[in-house]
Amino acid sequence: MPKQVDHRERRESIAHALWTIVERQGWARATMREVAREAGVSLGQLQHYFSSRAEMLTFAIEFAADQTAQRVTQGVAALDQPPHPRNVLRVVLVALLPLRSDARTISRMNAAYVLEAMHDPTLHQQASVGLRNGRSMVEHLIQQAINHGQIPPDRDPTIETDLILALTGFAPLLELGVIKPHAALAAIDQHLDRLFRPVS
Amino acid sequence: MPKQVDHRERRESIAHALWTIVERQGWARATMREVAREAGVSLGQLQHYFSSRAEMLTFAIEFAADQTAQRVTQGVAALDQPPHPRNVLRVVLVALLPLRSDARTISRMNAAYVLEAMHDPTLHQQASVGLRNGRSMVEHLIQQAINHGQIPPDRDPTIETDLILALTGFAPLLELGVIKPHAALAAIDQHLDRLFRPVS
DNA sequence: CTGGTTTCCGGTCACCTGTATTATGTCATG
DNA sequence: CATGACATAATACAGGTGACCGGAAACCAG
Repeated sequence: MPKQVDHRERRESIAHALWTIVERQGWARATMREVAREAGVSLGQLQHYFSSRAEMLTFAIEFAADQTAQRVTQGVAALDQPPHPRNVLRVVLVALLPLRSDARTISRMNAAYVLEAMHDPTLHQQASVGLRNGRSMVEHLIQQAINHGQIPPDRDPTIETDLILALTGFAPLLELGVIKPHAALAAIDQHLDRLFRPVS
Repeated sequence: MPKQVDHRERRESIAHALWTIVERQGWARATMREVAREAGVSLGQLQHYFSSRAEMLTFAIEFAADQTAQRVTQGVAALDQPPHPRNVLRVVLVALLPLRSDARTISRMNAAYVLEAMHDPTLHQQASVGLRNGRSMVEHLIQQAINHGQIPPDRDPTIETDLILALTGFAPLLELGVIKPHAALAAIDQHLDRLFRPVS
């Protein structure tokens, strides 16, 4: 064996550099050379770890999804146990929206990814599956809350799930400074309060 | 004067071609040559009407915004007079979401535009102003509905405005087929019903 | 007809892209 | 030591990009 190098770690390091580029300059500027420069490696070295640009992007996306999931897990773990579903949903939304710098990076990655996926059949299916999984988790959470009497039973779980997911629409508004983080949080809390406290 | 050519009309025709490219192949593929081919003109001719790519994109965006505003106006005109604010908001949301093919084209334009605006200071301000204007119109509408007793007075107009705007978050979900148009419409109607019919 | 203006076209330029190729360095093992 | 797998680097290549330019063609006022 040659010089001992942790392949996975290297790829994650490069993915971080990619995220930085995407956040600061946009998806289009995330070229091989630019990422290599940001990561402090040569172009040849980059190609050694990612044999194509598509592979690099795919890895960076999946890695970002992993990080997001991990952040959600940590956030839920910090709640009272067992956590109230209302607060779980809040953690999920906060992790998805660009409210903090780390979340903003990944939010921009996702935005660019979704846009790209609209025109690339492979990415389309990939993104579609990922979002469907996320949606079904939220729906399951809501259905359970209904069964537990935390959400009034006359609420349609499908519609309520979709309304929760729609709150990710705050992302572009936050990015462009149209609304401020506290306003987004206030709206989210208001919506969740109404969902979990029926009689207003 | 030379050959009589309606400058404005030509530019709009080219903008239409640009929309087609963006919808079918994405923002990145909207190159000068590709747009020229789609519009059925030579590259030289394209550059005669748009001296730079940025100028072409800016024009196409503004034109798209105009078209959207026009579509909203038409939709409102088709309502009972005077129109109920609930239905006005519904028209606005339907015009913004990719529910029909023409709206889908412009929705994708907007998505790409917002993404680009995050990293381009000029576009950033431009998009920010546009969105703020749209937001203030919605807020004004809601404030008026509160004053008219159509929305209960204990609702915070700021929060309710933001929640309405968040519904544009359905766009990516629709584009990727995660939810179907009828589900998005059901969720929108549900939300508006709850907003305008306080006691559920 | 005669300028003069506008419209249009083709070609060219420098640049950047992803990818492939080649060469050299590095190191554990047989 | 020699071998061979892996790591790193440098370069080359073919394709596509936006911008630019010179001139041809169309058109109309004088």
